[in-house]
Amino acid sequence: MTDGVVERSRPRDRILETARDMFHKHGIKGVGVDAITEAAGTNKMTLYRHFESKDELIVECLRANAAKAGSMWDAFEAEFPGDKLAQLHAWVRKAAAMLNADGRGCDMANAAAELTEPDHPARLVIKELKEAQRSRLVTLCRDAGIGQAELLADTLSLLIEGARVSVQTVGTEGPSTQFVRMAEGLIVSFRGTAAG
Amino acid sequence: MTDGVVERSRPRDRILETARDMFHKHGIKGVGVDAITEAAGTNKMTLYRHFESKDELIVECLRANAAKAGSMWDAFEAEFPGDKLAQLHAWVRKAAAMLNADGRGCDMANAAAELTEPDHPARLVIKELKEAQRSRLVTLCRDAGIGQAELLADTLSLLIEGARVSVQTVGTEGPSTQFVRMAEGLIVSFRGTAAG
DNA sequence: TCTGGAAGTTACAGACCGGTAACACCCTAG
DNA sequence: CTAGGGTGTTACCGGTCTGTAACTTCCAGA
Repeated sequence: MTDGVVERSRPRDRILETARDMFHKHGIKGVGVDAITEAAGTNKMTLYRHFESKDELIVECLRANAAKAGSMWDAFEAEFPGDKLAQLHAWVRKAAAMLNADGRGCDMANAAAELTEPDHPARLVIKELKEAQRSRLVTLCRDAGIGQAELLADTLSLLIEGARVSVQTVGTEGPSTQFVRMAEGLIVSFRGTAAG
Repeated sequence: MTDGVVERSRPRDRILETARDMFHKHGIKGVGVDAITEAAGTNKMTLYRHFESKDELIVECLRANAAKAGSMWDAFEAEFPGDKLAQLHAWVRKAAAMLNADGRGCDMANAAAELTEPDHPARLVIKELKEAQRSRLVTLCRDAGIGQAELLADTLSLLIEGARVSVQTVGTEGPSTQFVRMAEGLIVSFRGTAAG
């Protein structure tokens, strides 16, 4: 069983962790609640005592993913305290490293591809979380003293987003291999144009 | 019924066209074969007389999409015969225009997000079609006299790919609004660096 | 007009889906 | 020791899914 994660912890935590893992690997519609609870070493009733529906579980998984991704920023600040430019380069390296982690792209982007109903609860939190990520990157660029911070942040956003979907379609040997080169080149180029 | 396309043509064509439209709008796993045949004004038996399985129908839809996208290149050549640089700029404009067409991203990327089984027949054709698109863009860049044609083509690929998924997650008002500016800037920048 | 193949119709098989009811169990806090 | 809440178990509901069987209808070409 490759979808283990059956350590002894509270059932809710096991369900959440297992669901995150299985949604990531197999997609949301590719995993049933029965499969999740079985892999989590519990049962369907317990799931529905902690989550009112599969949709709510999906939303909680996305939030948990975002929280984990958010802690990345704290790690950058801890590693390069105050040096925003170094943190930006750390972000580039980290993003590139994640590209080769597995063949699956961004969980939020994948969820948005699968959950097409315009009023699906997950769509709202996806938008909200993606916008938070964007504003975080904008702030980092601005604090790094880059003039057109929004434009650089948006460009980097599109690049990494594109790299992740590219990995999912053609694999790790495609255009995504050039991501670091592109990103570093952009940062240099943007630092060249008048700051502040 | 928003998913019409029930003009009088041969059932196979109607099924293919309807399936393309519905897969695009609602995702692959979000549409059953019954719904497709009903919207196509036919029935399930007829579908299975023309396609041996839903998976084969999916593959045919992806191929049809790619063929349609491929005809785009011919249109560029027709509009700007021999002027490869103008064709490249036409590609940028066309790609940007498609961003605002609807909130759904690239069908192939979405399919790759949904069909997670590593040996799913669709995964192979997605990779093959994406690689064909990439080599086409590389050729266009090279023929336009750009030095680092591969790098520019890959960068543009990641940007448009990222823009399409961005539209799907945060909508048309997000980072994707800057796509044309980014792409045009890149082309200018790459033309600056030594050509052939 | 006859005929053969394509298409339509109905019903069904077998599996899976999300979600619920009823009840037995265990373990900890009082 | 006891009470009660969290958990596990089993069975079930109604619905949907892909795919098939058997049969009828229609229509174009000889």
